[in-house]
Amino acid sequence: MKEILREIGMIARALDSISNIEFKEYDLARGQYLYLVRVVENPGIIQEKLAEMIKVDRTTAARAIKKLEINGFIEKRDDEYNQKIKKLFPTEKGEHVYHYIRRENDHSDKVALAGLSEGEVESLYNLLQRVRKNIETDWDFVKKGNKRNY
Amino acid sequence: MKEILREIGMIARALDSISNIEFKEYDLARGQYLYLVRVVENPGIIQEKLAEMIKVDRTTAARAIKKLEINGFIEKRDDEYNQKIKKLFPTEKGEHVYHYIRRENDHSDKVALAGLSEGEVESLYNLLQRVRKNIETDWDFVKKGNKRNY
DNA sequence: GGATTTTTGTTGCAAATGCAACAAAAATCC
DNA sequence: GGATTTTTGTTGCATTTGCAACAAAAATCC
Repeated sequence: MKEILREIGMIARALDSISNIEFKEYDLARGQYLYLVRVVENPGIIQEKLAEMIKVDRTTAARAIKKLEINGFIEKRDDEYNQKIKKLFPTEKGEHVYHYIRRENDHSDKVALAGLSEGEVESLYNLLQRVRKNIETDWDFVKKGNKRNY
Repeated sequence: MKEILREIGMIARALDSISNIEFKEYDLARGQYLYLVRVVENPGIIQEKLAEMIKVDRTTAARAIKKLEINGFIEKRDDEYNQKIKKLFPTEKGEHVYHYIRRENDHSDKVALAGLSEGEVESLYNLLQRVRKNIETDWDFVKKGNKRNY
């Protein structure tokens, strides 16, 4: 029994913790950088999809996004055809901060992957994507109120 | 720029989310399974080390542990020589629930690693350990109030 | 061996998180 | 085309989370 999932948890918490501390400088509350980067990279995305993408509860996403809007990092726009959805776009301020987030993330990337060859990085990315796809099926299933059998 | 760290974040949040939902059945609050498994596997550990191991804030660990104690999953014992520390041990109830947690974790492991060969699993574990060691240095550094330069 | 620093633990806040429950628009069914 | 289900969004509430600030024991320094 390899403790692969435990390693993933440790890495994720450590990185998230570092980012949250470092982004206070830009007045981003805990977790908000996750949403902002995705809105910048996927302009027009709706919050429901954002929550799925990040793997976070819908209501948590809703509130994080509301706060990002209040603080002027993103804006919500009505869709022309669909009255129900609200499309999300970064403001100039959001775009600006995005670059600092990327810079930080790139640095963490370098630190995290230090000592790995290009081939190893490639291989790690490939493996992780497969793991992620595997697990997101269960996440959807469980989040919708279903019960896994094991 | 491979989005390796993003994949790790998604996987970790998805898994954590699933576990938290599934462990409500055993009256474990959000996050508590993390502490309990480590106390069972490292009896006598102190909360400071536990926080480092899990990569979580010291005060968060303190409260999670307090709650685990109140709910009878673990107990704190004074050390014979060191008056400052409190060693943590599982109760019978804690040991009991531990097996259910392991069962769930093993299942998630299987799901997550489906389609990966033994060699790939081995390789993934090896790579992740290296990444984790790389990043925990920075985590310690930043958590102690230091500022990274990049 | 006394002063200083580090380790370990705690509590007070403020905030994020997520479940339950609701509402309304859109999509699907027959 | 009307009924039913799914999608998308929101709010109330209880809980976890983490930073700041403190306290006391232990370890280190000179």
